[in-house]
Amino acid sequence: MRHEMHLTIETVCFALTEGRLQVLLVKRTGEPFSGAWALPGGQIQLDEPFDAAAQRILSESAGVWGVYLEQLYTFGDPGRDPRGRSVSVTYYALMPAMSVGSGMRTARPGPGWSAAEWHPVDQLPGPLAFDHGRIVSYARWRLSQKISYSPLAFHLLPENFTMSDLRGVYEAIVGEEYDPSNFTRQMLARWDLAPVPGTRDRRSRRPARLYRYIGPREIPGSPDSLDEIEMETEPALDPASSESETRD
Amino acid sequence: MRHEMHLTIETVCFALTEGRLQVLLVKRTGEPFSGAWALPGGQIQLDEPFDAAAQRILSESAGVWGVYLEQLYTFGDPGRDPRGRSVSVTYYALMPAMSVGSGMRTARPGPGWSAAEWHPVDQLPGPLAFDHGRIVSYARWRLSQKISYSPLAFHLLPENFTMSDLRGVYEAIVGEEYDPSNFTRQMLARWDLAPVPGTRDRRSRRPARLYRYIGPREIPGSPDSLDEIEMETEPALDPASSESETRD
DNA sequence: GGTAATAATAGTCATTAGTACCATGTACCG
DNA sequence: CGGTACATGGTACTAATGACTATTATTACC
Repeated sequence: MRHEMHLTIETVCFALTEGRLQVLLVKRTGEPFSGAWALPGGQIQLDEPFDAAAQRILSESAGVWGVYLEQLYTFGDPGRDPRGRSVSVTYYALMPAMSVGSGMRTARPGPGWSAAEWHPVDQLPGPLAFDHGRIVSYARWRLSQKISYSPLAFHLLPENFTMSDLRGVYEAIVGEEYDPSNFTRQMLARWDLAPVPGTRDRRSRRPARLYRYIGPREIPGSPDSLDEIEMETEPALDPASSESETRD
Repeated sequence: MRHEMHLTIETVCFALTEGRLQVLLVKRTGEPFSGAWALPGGQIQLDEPFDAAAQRILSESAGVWGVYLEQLYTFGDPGRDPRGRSVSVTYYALMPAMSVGSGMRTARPGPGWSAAEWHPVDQLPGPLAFDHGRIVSYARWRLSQKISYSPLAFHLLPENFTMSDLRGVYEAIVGEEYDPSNFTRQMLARWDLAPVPGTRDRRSRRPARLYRYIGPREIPGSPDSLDEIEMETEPALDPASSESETRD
């Protein structure tokens, strides 16, 4: 079986531009789905952890690196790749808004792809290759769920940000509008936010205060950051008696 | 590379007995970790969906079937198996309390295992094989998180149950005690619960009312139950192409 | 400069949700 | 038959939320 099964990594990379959630896509050059947009993806190397592979693939195929990564789901339905059984461990990635258009993290296609571009997630350029549309849908849904109990939003913002910035992230992801005053109150209550002295001139009217998130960067308990939670185990007594004994 | 990578499925199967959360373990007979307890697991067949594989493996290795399944995480760190690169797509399973000890779903070891038993999750019989201890920890943590926003608890109960039963599930999983009165009020507000006429004689004092959960069995949006969420796409213009072979 | 426009921030208040706790009902057990 | 245990009902207090108004600091424009 293992000879015929392909294992790949695909990453849904998100960033916020102009108040809209964007996803990073690359254009395929080979069959099948030649010419279609797809998620940056590729094969895992033999001695490479998943996260490292995802980072590498993202940088090789789209010129983007240094993102925050979290495993999303593993898709393995027979038939999702017309060539044969294919298993994709998928990740989603978040990167700060400013990094997108500004120089070093501009998307550009790597070898094997003819283009790499950011696209608004609610306005994709046609159906994606394979089941990648479904993967994007699910990533987006997960994002919208998880942002309420995990400090994901701060990975989409630069180190210092205003409450408007933060509100923009929530509004883009959740798709609802929030009252600025109530929103600020809730954020200050929920997260560890430290005020930063200066103000960033957003050429708006009244200058907005700057904040910095100083809490944990991810929710404790995730397997990426699992510190082998304390677990009481009995000393392994009796490795001998090995009969089928049903407990309870 | 694909020749050297193993892909397996492991399942953390939970059930509640005597108010404690139990996990289903099997005892290994082969190296490595011969004689150690491990999660029921095995290889995926070439044309088999993950869920089907998990159900099959659970029934083959531990004699248990018909459980509720949800994908947990995919573990693929190099070094997690001393024999070489191994990737495990893990699931967690939930089954009603009554099924455990009662006949048809008694745990019993399949070929290749010397034992199959339920063990209290906070009192495991020594360190588990491979990184399975870590997997159990994570499954348990996920369960404790997800029970608050997903109707997981009802998969651990028979069709009809009392509020005490339900409260027992929450207390075993979350590890806190709840005020019976407040708990009932919250459950009735959060979930779709229909009262069932009779009462089950739990030989307690005052007979408790029976309820049945009539809402959706899993949270909508999960990829297992994804109905290809609506997504506006522009028509795919420019299907120009070239060569090269990139997989996904 | 004066003033309108705009968005940030502050504050108010009614409603809702959450928590602690007491009261009563209905069994079982001496 | 009274005591105990647990299910259920209810009440009062507190915290969180949401809708709304007010104030403030800046820019744009005249």
